[in-house]
Amino acid sequence: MMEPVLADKKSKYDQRYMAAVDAAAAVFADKGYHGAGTLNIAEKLNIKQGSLYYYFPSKEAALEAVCLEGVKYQLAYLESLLREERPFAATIRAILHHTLTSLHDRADYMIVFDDERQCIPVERRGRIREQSSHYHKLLEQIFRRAQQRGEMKGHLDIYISVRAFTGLLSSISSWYHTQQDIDVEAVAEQYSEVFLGGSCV
Amino acid sequence: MMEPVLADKKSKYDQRYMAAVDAAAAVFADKGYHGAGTLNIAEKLNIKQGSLYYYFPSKEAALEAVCLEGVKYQLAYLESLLREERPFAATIRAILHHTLTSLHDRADYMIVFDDERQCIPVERRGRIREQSSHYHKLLEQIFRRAQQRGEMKGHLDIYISVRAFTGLLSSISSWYHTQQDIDVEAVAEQYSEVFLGGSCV
DNA sequence: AAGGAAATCTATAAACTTATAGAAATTCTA
DNA sequence: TAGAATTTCTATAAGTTTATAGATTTCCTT
Repeated sequence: MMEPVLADKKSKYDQRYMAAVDAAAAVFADKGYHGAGTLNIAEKLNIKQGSLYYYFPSKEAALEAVCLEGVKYQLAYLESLLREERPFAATIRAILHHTLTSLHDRADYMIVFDDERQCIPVERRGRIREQSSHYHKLLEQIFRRAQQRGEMKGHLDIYISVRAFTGLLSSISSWYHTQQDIDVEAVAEQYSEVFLGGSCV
Repeated sequence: MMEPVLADKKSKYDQRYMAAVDAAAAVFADKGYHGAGTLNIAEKLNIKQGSLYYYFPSKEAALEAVCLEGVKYQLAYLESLLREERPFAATIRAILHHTLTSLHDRADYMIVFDDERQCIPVERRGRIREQSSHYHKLLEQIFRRAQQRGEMKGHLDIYISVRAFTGLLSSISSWYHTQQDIDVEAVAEQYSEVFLGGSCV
């Protein structure tokens, strides 16, 4: 079999595999890992339940695939942002904006990563834990640098601040899908303002 | 049968029922609604699986009971706080402090309410939705009053601000059980400072 | 201590779910 | 278009879980 040299490199299998990951993401996001059945995923793909096992060796493997795929994109963005060395406020705004955009474009992956990754048994959580602690470490770097440059209050604990910030991020996701007609720019701006400048007069 | 007049008013049944709700809370918090079985709850109570149905007509009813019990306490506190009419900053600090304390003292209920209430099918979510939208409304009242008094930036959208604040609250819960040796006072103070005064210099 | 009420137990049906094996259909390539 | 590789299907085993019915035990009152 000859690969088309200049066409996109994804094989038919890879494309279909990604469709399977997408379907799993949608179903897990909708019903939760335990609430979802392999039947639901298969139906979304228009194949029979048993056929799904051509793509995943187990339901768990499907969840892991969704989580890994989901975090990859966020991690890549954060890394690019860190390299840019923009001012702290601009960086915070950019992350908020990117998160909101992702919640729109990649809602299923975000939800599954946030809510279902702990369904993977501890002994197989290695790769995902690796990735999410990496995400956390990148945020810590950003905050630490901001403190060194005097852009962020020096006495705030880095770890707690990062947690507070990721709390803001995840709060967006929790109401995003109930409130469809969201103005991404306005919300990102308001969240930025609260986090950067506080709510008090 | 004579009720003891001055003793505590809980009947034997009520006490045991609350023990069942506690057990359900612990198991649901640990494994999630779908991941948990009625067997697990029964084991925690030291009874057989079938006996559990003496207290709950269904697994779903157990979840609903846990959620309702969980939110009741938070709602009562918020209402008392609203009546006190303390300054905005003090109110925010008090809520954060109370939430952190609850996460310690009533961790299971908090976790189940946060993470599992959506497992109740839509047609039976009425009572819980009622309670949590009440919680939200109380926060909105607090914020609106702060704006009217000039204690909070007037141009911030109330709804978005409340969301941002509850985001902070829930971020606390997400790392609380991984980080046992938490200093409640210090964390509450830092979160308050970020929310009230921002992170920028 | 007897009798009734409360609480728990035993046993099981009914349904659902994951995962597997081998057959069948489809698609690709030469 | 024939044969090979890929993809999907059928059928089912094996295990799990919820919920019920009726028996049994424990507890309380008199």
